[in-house]
Amino acid sequence: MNKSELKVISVLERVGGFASAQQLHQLLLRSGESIGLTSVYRALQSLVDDKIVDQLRKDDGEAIYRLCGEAHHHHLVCKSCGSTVEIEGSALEKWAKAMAEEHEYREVGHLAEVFGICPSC
Amino acid sequence: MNKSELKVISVLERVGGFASAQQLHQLLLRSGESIGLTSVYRALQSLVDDKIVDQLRKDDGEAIYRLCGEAHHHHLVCKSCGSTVEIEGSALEKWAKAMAEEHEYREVGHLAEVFGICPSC
DNA sequence: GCAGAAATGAAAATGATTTTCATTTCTGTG
DNA sequence: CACAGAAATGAAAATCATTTTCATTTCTGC
Ligand SMILES: [Zn+2]
Ligand SMILES: [Zn+2]
Ligand SMILES: [Zn+2]
Ligand SMILES: [Zn+2]
Repeated sequence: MNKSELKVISVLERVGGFASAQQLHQLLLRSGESIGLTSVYRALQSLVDDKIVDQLRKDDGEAIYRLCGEAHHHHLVCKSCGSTVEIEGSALEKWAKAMAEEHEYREVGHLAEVFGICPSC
Repeated sequence: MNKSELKVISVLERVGGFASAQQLHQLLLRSGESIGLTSVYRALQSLVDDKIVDQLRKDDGEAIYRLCGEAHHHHLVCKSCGSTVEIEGSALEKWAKAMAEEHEYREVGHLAEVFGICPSC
């Protein structure tokens, strides 16, 4: 666990959810840390390998990361203003688990997001 | 539906599963078609917009495409080999609808994908 | 202190995808 | 057919996240 990895973990803790490598780098710089983008990528890759960080892909192909420890949850996102609400996901969790078991998949994870227009928009 | 889109659909039919834009372009060239890579990307994007083609991302971020017979559905994706299975989504649909109603969101849609390691990997 | 190993980051390279733009093909109208 | 405007095409350039290279700095054990 080197300096870069510690810095990346601390910013991921601060973020408390998913963020891209570029976002994390910007956040580190803004908070006064001195670190190169290369080191952010290297640290993230190493943390993913060690299963300390989860990596997945947005629809546009960019990788996003979060601490594995983060409480897992889902969002209701407004397509118009971008505001988000955290939503209750037990039914979804059950569904994802059932689907994975039915097809005998291991090391299962999932991604789910609900989009719409919020009442105030 | 222009020439490029027809060519791309025909090669997707031939492939019968997922393939990347670059692979599809190569296949088209090898089978004697004359088409530019740009047109393959354009056709795929348009077919995805029209929901004629499914797009998803490999772990390395590359987009892969396939003909999408059915209307709306979800996938179980292998993180290792990229193979996918279509899964039954009624529980998920119900959940998404309930969450949206609870928060009074309109024009609701959702994204959901389950990923893991398939039995043969 | 000192040699070798590990870490760092700037700059260059990579590779998929998108954009630009000049050219070609299509389509409708007279 | 002719001919103008619209749509389609694709080569080349641009974009952009990510990876690689490589020279420099920092760390570690002796
Ligand atoms: Zn809103
Ligand atoms: Zn979940
Ligand atoms: Zn597999
Ligand atoms: Zn659904």
